Amino acid sequence: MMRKFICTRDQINLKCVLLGGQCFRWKEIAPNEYAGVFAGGFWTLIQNDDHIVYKRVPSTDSDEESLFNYLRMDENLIEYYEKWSSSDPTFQKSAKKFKGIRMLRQEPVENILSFICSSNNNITRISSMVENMCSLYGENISGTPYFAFPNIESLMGAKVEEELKKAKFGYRAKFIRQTAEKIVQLGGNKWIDKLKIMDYISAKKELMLLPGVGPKVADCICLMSLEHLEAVPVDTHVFQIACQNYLPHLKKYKTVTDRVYNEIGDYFRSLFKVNAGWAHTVLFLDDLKNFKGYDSNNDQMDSKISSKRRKKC
DNA sequence: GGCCGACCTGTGAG
DNA sequence: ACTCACAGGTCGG
Repeated sequence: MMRKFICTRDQINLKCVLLGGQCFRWKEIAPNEYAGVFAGGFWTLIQNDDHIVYKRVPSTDSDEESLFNYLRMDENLIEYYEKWSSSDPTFQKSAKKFKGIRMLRQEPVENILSFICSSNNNITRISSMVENMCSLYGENISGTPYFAFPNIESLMGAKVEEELKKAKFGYRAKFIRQTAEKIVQLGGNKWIDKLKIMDYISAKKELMLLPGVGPKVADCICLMSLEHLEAVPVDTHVFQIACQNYLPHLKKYKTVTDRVYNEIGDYFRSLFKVNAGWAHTVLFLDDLKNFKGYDSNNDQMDSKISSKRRKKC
């Protein structure tokens, strides 16, 4: 059953939020229409100028609550944008093009395993790997051909590693297996719940006990599924952004060392004061190749990109 | 403690 | 056609 809620594009921009590299399970199935899986259900979302239509299969009484929680609609985005804009002209510029950017409130296990796949990889391939993992080990969502994200227990054992290698996971196959086993060993969901309560630095340190989880992936997890919104993942994009706009003396570094990593994160935290990682996501989008030329005000790529797209079809 | 090369795979640029 | 670099990095030496 389709339902809707009132919401403008400035309040949330589904395209950027769902396809911008936070989560890898959403697809644009038609203009302004998105399909994906979370919380064990298959969801369809349609964005209109003044409302969003949604549907979950199978449907339950708490669908709207579940969706609001996932989209983090409980937080005042406009207020944050004003705060971040007033402390940084560079943000202000990006924010004009990328309105309605929210941090999804994701499920930790999916977040952890998806971002283990993200290392030295591109969004397209990460998405297909995650999709493969779900169809191999996830539970079928009844009434659909889609699969929920697998339980951590189903990803344990040598066989999994072998199968994932066969599914082209490369060196990440071992990390997935080892991390699944490590999470169970550390206490499973109880351990994950503790990570949400403890402070950001401690949670990050704990996460880095997992094979395949370094400082960057740990920050992604802190930011996207553990409510530590001050975590700033510093990847190649953010390093470039920092060199160009904020910390030019870092240009001489070829790679991001631990010290440089922390300097950039600390800089963003002191600049934005609150939810630095959320603010950073707006800057990140502005640097993403897939969103080059994007402007949420007209919701279209520029002519250069569109002509390229036409060629492909 | 910091730096460096290797690492699975796929794709686009040259 | 054929390298080659690079993609939301991490690990071991």
